[in-house]
Amino acid sequence: MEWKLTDDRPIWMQLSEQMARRIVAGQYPPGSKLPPVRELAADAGVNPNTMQRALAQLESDGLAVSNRTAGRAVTEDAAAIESVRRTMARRITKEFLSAIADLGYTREDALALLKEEEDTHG
Amino acid sequence: MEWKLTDDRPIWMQLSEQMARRIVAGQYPPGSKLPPVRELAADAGVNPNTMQRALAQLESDGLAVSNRTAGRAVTEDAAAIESVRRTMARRITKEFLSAIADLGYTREDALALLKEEEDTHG
DNA sequence: GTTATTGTATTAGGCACTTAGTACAATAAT
DNA sequence: ATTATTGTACTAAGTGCCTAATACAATAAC
Repeated sequence: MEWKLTDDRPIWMQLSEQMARRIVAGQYPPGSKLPPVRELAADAGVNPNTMQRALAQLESDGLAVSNRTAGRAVTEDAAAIESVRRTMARRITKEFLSAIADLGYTREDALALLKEEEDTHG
Repeated sequence: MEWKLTDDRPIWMQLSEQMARRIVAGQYPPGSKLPPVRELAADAGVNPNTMQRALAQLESDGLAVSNRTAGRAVTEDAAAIESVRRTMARRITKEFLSAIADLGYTREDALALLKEEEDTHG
């Protein structure tokens, strides 16, 4: 998954969320070392300060730990990662159902929309 | 639907989206008159300038028209409204599927999440 | 032991968003 | 005809985000 950044939300928040997705999706396994701040920043095309803030948030969420000069690593607590993954999935699902309902669609409509989208894009 | 505002995105953008949802959901029927800017602003608890910007966006989207001193009204083009509704629904659905996939879930998982959420919250 | 790397902190500046306050022209309401 | 309403425009100030540039301490790498 490449970096997807929009200008309608703070970049550091988007970076933090996308790093979180990479971690819970297994791209960065539990205990594995994360790339240096400067490298991640260059890869995402943002200022190191911005990536620094994103990673700080990642630590607040319990997904990463900082070892100062030894770099940053994903937490070794696999259960915590899985917990975050489920929480994120539930939140996304809830928001989807809420958004669809706000448009005046029923749950049958929601399922139909899902099927249509899956049929369209493989 | 009450106003749901967060501080991680421009308020005028959220206001515009929520007004759009109300229109496509039928809360403000085609051709009906919209409340004055100042009233909407007071109801949402924001500055009139901010609501003004949101409504200007709504006009750019073709969902509302301004009649100067006669106030603002929803477009009478019901087909245009329905088109926006479908477009919004498709975008929301696509983003849901993409977000779920980013977390490493399959489509069967997605359906299971939906069922679980529906069972939980009515 | 020396050097390079890493996380972190600091300062400064530009920019967009939001609020507050004010004002104006056109027209609906009386 | 007078008044109130409505959309719109403008300026000023405060705030947060982002970038840029720099610096430092600790430690890994050599």
